[in-house]
Amino acid sequence: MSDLPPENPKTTLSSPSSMPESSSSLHHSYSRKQKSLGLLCTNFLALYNRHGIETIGLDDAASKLGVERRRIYDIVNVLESVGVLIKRAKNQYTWRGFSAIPAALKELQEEGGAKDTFHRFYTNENVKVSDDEDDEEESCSQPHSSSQTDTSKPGSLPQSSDSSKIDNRREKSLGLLTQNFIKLFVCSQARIISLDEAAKSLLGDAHSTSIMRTKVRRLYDIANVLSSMNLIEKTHTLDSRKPAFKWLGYNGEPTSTLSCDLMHDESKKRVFGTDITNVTVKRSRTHENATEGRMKMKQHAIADSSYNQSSDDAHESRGYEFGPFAPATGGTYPTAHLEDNSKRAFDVENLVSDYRPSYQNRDE
DNA sequence: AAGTCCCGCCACGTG
DNA sequence: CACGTGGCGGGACTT
Repeated sequence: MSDLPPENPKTTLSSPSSMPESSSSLHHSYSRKQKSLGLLCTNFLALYNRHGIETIGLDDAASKLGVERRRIYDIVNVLESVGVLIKRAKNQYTWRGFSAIPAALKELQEEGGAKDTFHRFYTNENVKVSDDEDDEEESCSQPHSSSQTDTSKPGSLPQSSDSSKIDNRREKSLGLLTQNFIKLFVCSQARIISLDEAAKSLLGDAHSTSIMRTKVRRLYDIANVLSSMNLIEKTHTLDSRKPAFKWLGYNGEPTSTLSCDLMHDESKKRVFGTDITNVTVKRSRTHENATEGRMKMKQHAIADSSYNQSSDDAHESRGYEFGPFAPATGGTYPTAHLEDNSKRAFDVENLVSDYRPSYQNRDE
């Protein structure tokens, strides 16, 4: 029994067995990496992080990037958390750019220090940005102090009765979670935090494997996006073997890559438009992918030994992979070198505008 | 086995 | 009610 088709299908809508398996060659492995949120975010940034962009339509993004809208929401929500974007109207966002990050970060830092009432209002961002400049993390009280995210107290009872806030929806939003996650770094000496710790902090004390697991899942999503922006980098705790993330902070816009960047293949980049291979093969258990040749860099072990926060912001791009933002702002699109992918990749202009590759999982 | 995290169902909120 | 949003978590994919 249990003969369920491992692969699912989005196409399942009606005929589970309509897909012609096989196809023999072609379509090798479906690589999960190729569809990661981080990569998608990188592409998203590549597509919109250039002057001239002012408004972003979700549908536009979804189709250009070849993904479902649901995914765009994920990205946009965290991007908005750091000021890169702001929602303007339904289906529409305004691009503010990376330059808006410092202010947003600072604001988060302040809030973190005296967080008592966390009501986020984007009314105006008069962050009183005096020339105070950024002097590392001066002295912020303590890392976390209370968290209100979870309403359920350490008990079995899911909700008491009074807690039922009008909408805790916002409290559990990806955006807020992102801000709180960032506060963890910005408001404490900690520069390396594992997602478990983060989840724990952000959650109050109550744990519940279930709650934790979900929270961590979300954290992964956030971390991926933040990583593609170079705000954080993945590593592992100094002592433990556990993977964790290190705060890099805002070190200039990624666009600084100028025209001659050293990005080589990197074998990443989700194929724009045309792809969405999953529809075709979906994740069939094909093991021989081995797609990834060498995306390993010599960035192994940043050492970091005992964290010296003296030069924490020093590394502003140097040994780290610098290349998520391949698409430089040269003016032309990076369509130039990248036959890495098999298909055309990234033609912003030519992009999918003509046909709609988007996810056609649902339509037949 | 542990760590990641994609995918999309379906609950909400609003028009 | 339809549609835009986006929590949420199963379980597939990676390490």
